[in-house]
Amino acid sequence: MLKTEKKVSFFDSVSPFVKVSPQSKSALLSVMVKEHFPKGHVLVPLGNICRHVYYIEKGLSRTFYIKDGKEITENFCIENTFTCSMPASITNIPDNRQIELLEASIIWSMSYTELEKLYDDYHDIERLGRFVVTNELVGMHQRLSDLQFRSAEERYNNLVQNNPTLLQRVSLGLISSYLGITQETLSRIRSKN
Amino acid sequence: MLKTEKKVSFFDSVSPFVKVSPQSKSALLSVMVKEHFPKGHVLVPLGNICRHVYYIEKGLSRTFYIKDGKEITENFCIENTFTCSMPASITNIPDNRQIELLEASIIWSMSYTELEKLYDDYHDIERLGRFVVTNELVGMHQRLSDLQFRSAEERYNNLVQNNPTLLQRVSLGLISSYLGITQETLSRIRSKN
DNA sequence: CTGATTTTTTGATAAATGTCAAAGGAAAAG
DNA sequence: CTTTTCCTTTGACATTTATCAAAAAATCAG
Repeated sequence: MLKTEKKVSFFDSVSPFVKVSPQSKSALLSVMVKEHFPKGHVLVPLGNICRHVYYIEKGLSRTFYIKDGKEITENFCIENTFTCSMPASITNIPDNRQIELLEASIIWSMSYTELEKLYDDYHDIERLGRFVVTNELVGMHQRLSDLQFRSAEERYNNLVQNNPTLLQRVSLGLISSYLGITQETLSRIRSKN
Repeated sequence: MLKTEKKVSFFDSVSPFVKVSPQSKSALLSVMVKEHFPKGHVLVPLGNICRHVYYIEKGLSRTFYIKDGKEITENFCIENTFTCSMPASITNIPDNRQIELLEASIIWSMSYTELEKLYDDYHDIERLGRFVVTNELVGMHQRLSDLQFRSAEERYNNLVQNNPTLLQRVSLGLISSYLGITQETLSRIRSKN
């Protein structure tokens, strides 16, 4: 694959916050593998330990697990974000999280092991890693406080406000699970407005 | 203050995971200020932008905010962990999180600005930062999945299982808020057992 | 276009949790 | 020791949300 094909929008989106040197950039790109996947493709199937980090250039993924026979959607990841099973990647302990693509997607994968080598060798890549994880953490704080003491209706209205696009791309069954409510409850909330 | 007084248990607890050079260690210690505070002391009062990171050598803190006139306890932090308002620290945008001490505590504070300077100068300190944030994120994942689809009773039993000490140190009103339920509901859950 | 499949809505009812008020208990202060 | 304050429990009732079943609507495959 030609170097010139390896343009990743990611560097543009973080460049205001993290300076990544040309050498680091090309080191990163050398461990990133770009692939096209169809809708429904499972990046991390059940039973696998997630040992890669995925950058979504185009498309949409969801992370989910099964509880009491039902699929619980933990998270959606869209263009220009990373996804992986964080607990599995860093602890190397299998969890039951699966990651599947909800749309035809362009995904850059990198092995977590190789990424860790880059962390050793390039300070600015480590910074990038810290930056990504820190941002993720701030997002989780928001999410947590939503679930802790907001009603289902407030959570739904928040989503409509902050992430209207997602509603157009994802079926309501998955959205309801993400919000921590049943599909029926979501339907009733929507019909109130 | 003598260097020899600046022993921090933290380095011991992370040393299996992150190697920190003697130089980095002393650079870190040079920006850390150790203080004793009484029970009830407010590290981050309402209206302040949290611009410090606090390491708890001894004691216990809680992070809380006010919603609809009620205090919501977002988090507890115990010995050998860090606390700060992550959203405020990294975005520099005021949030309404306060941090108070629930016990007489020994706290090491460091200014976030100075920490960022150390991140620039010492790769291994940046690694340490990434490590701390990543662990925090994994904990948040657990917490989130608890709130997303577990009943109040399951959440309480989880806490008893995973963090029995906390129950002995913190009043039930704060615990219930942390679990996302009312004090009355918690009381009833407890009386069932 | 048409039948099959999936998604969404609606209804009836049950379970979980919240709210308000008050009573008991425990801990702190004098 | 006694009083005051704070913490916890209990009761009655309201509200939110889940569950189960079925109908309606939308999407997909041929």
